[in-house]
Amino acid sequence: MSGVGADVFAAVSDPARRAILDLLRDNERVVSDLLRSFSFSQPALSKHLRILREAGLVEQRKDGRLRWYRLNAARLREVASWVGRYERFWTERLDQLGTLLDEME
Amino acid sequence: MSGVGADVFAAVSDPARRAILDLLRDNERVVSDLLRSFSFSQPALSKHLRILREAGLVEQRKDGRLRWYRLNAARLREVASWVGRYERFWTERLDQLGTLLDEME
DNA sequence: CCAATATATAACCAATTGGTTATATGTCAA
DNA sequence: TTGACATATAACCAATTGGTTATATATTGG
Repeated sequence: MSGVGADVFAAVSDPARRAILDLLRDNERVVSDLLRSFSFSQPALSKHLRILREAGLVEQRKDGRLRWYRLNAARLREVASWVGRYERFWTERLDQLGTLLDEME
Repeated sequence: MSGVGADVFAAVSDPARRAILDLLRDNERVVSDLLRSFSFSQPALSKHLRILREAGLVEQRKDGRLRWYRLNAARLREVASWVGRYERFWTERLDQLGTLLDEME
């Protein structure tokens, strides 16, 4: 099952997978490089990468025996847009704080 | 002490729980009212509510035999701020640039 | 060709998840 | 006081999760 699909929210619910995405935020990386950041085994990392791939959050590029992974941030928009509908709850509260501070002067 | 702690990402990874939060976005609601929106049983809903409570995402108010649930959106800032660090990928349209460069190969 | 390297997959396991039904607890109304 | 209602918890179950070790598959260098 490649391409679009599997649940993005489930994919990012695991802290190791969020850490992987964070590592890929600025650079492509090969698996063995990513692995150095974790204490679990190489197969465990491969399983996380597969889940991220199936959620469309990362993409793979083959180069010899290396696999370069890179972020596909587009799929995170689903998360951003869901949580974005709640943003007013803290921005409003900050506005209220601002108003309160104004009134106190 | 409000049991702050339990993983917010895990709590919102379930679509039913996101739907509950969405229902609470504008109004407080009692359990039996929430229940009308779902096809699973009342105990299943109570379990979801407990998980949301333990993640600090909702709060409970007792009123006779009713339990009013209300959103505590503050805990969603953890999600918002994590995903916010990826926002530049679509606001700056770097993803389109990447796609364009790929197509030019 | 062969051994080493990089990564993925298979097979397995314990813990967790999300549902169920049955029951407990607390409150209200008659 | 009793019975219905609102909600939570208990006990149970199958499916999924996240890890493990062992193995498979490609690729490269000597």
